[in-house]
Amino acid sequence: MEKETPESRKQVRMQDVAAAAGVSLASVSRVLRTPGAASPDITARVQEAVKRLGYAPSPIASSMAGAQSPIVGVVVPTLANAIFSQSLQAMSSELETSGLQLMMGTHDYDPLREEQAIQAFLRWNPVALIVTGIHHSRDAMRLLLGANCPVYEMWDYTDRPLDNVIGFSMEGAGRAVAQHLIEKRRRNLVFVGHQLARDPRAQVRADAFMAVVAAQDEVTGRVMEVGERNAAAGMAIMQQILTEFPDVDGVAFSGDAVALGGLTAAQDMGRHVPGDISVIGFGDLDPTVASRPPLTTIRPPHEEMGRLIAQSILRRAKTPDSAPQKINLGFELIERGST
Amino acid sequence: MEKETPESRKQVRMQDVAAAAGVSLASVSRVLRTPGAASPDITARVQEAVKRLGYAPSPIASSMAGAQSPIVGVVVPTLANAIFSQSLQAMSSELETSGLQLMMGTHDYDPLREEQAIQAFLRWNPVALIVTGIHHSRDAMRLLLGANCPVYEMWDYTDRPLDNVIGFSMEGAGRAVAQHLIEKRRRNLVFVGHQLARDPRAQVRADAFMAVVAAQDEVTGRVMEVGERNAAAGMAIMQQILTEFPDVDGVAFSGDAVALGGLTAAQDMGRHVPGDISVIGFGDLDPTVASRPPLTTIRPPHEEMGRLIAQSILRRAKTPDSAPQKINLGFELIERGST
DNA sequence: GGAAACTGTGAAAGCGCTTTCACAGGCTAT
DNA sequence: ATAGCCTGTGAAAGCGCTTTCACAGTTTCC
Repeated sequence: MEKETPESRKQVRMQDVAAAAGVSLASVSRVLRTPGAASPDITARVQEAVKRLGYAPSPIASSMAGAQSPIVGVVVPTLANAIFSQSLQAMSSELETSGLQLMMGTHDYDPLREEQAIQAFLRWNPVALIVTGIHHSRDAMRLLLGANCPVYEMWDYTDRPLDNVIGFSMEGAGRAVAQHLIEKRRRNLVFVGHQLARDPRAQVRADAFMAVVAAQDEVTGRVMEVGERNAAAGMAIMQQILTEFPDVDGVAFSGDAVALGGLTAAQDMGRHVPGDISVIGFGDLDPTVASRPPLTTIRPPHEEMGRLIAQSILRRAKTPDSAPQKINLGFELIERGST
Repeated sequence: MEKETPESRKQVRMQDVAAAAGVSLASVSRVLRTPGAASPDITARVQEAVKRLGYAPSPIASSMAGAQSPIVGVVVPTLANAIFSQSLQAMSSELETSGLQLMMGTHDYDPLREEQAIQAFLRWNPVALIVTGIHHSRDAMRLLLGANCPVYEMWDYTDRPLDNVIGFSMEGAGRAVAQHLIEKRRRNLVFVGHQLARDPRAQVRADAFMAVVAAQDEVTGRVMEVGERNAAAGMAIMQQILTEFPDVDGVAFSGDAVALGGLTAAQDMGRHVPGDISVIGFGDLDPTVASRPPLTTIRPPHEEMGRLIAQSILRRAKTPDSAPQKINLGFELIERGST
């Protein structure tokens, strides 16, 4: 009723709440961020004033005065690849009601850009920083180790993480793919990667794949690369494979998008899948169930990673002293028909 | 060489730079943010000190003291749908070097959550706020109109935007799809949407589709819904359609993921595509080229929207007085073979 | 030659919070 | 009954910047 400044200030400040409730600034702050620290009387008066004035604290001012900002930084290689956006989506919905904001950066597999993104995020004093994978430039490592917030490495798993790690074994995935093809009596294998030199995760899978192949008598394997991560590139590389190496009978792709193209191209060229040739993907993108035959693929725990990281962050926000987590979520090889 | 505090302070402050350069705080600030405002001598000294100390200003403190934060808020319905992540990816790479950070929020087509996301973003005083579509709750509208930063409505186009709008006509897209099927001599059409009640953009396309159908003699049309936006749902609905309405000869989907499922299911049920039935999608997701037949679809200007918005934001950051933009990017109907 | 008009610079006042610190007032323990 | 303790509260000092304002030191103009 008794408003002092009709329209002069657009933004309600904590000061206004304090005045309205007849208490000090400090008390308002206490009521808002340390439940139980103020007496019931003051708590009630402040809460009433907050509601009446529609007050919401400025996250910027909190960040300035406090030690951290209500921000979670996330660095992913790209959003063009659906596997990362699925993790992000899960994280985003999980963080929804927490008051934390997702700050997002992409680097397109460029270590320098990754480092810059990390550096930029750290300046914001985020509550947590999430990076993709366990391979980073030396400087990026240094930044991450010096960060004064929990760091999460996502997607890969390792026993010796920087801090927290939630993911699965890329080596295991590469091996599983090779073993699966060998079990299916495939003898001439190809691993198709996309920019392996830039994507360390795919490189690890390729290496593991080739290691399994090398350990098998009478099985040959080679690694090939595509320039783009899309179906058209998959079609092109499959044509090349079947032309140059007609007796290839098993192809593993480092991504489902490319694999779907490869699957189609093989059939276009008259090969029967899986009779003549097996095709296996990675990622379990949605359309894999709609191809004919449906695509056998590796299913990473997309959403689960995002969800668990978000939950872990929220937990650590309350209990800052808890130990770092190492979670190996594993993966699933989903046999659908293309092998 | 002559460092005063060996390890006492971890973060270099502007104060430190000022001291090192032998100038005042104000001068450092001027050199950094108003090129040309300081004398060449001071500018050189400050720049040298900045480089030597490895100083980078705290975005939080800048935000606190200045009028705006180096943040761009983006609200999209979901990242699970690749069409949005593609726009985001384009935005992200475009903003890469600008020093602006992307803050991202999702609402899963829930107007209340959209409103909350907008409200949360506005508290950060962002440089710009990007929302998806032109349909918002009353309160969300009020928030957007009261925002003291440029607001961008993305994806849809309208002549009377809140502020800026960059997108294409959903009505046009819905009409184009219907007209295309009619040109292909299809007579019994179905429009398949996903949660039309929650997704106003899809609803507009559905309505436009039905309007065209209604204006045509001897053409029937109906709208059906799927619960999930994935290939499995597409397969299920196509089975239902062909069972309940065996003479349907044209199906338009409100998303490619669902359409790819529908395409496959139709063929699984013995229908020839496009001989017996035409299938058309929306979104031009990557795997559309790999289906057999490849999927005819509507291609929205994904990346272009993201890129143009980012560029517009950067431009307006320099020229704050420039007029709001209204850009209708149009769409493309890509005929591939499934119609 | 003196007044008026610029220029570039530094001191200082915030921005809206959090947190420390000192201090009343009501306790418990002797 | 008095000394010593808690407990809850408010005053005040920042957090690291931006920006205003006043002030020298120059230049320009009559």
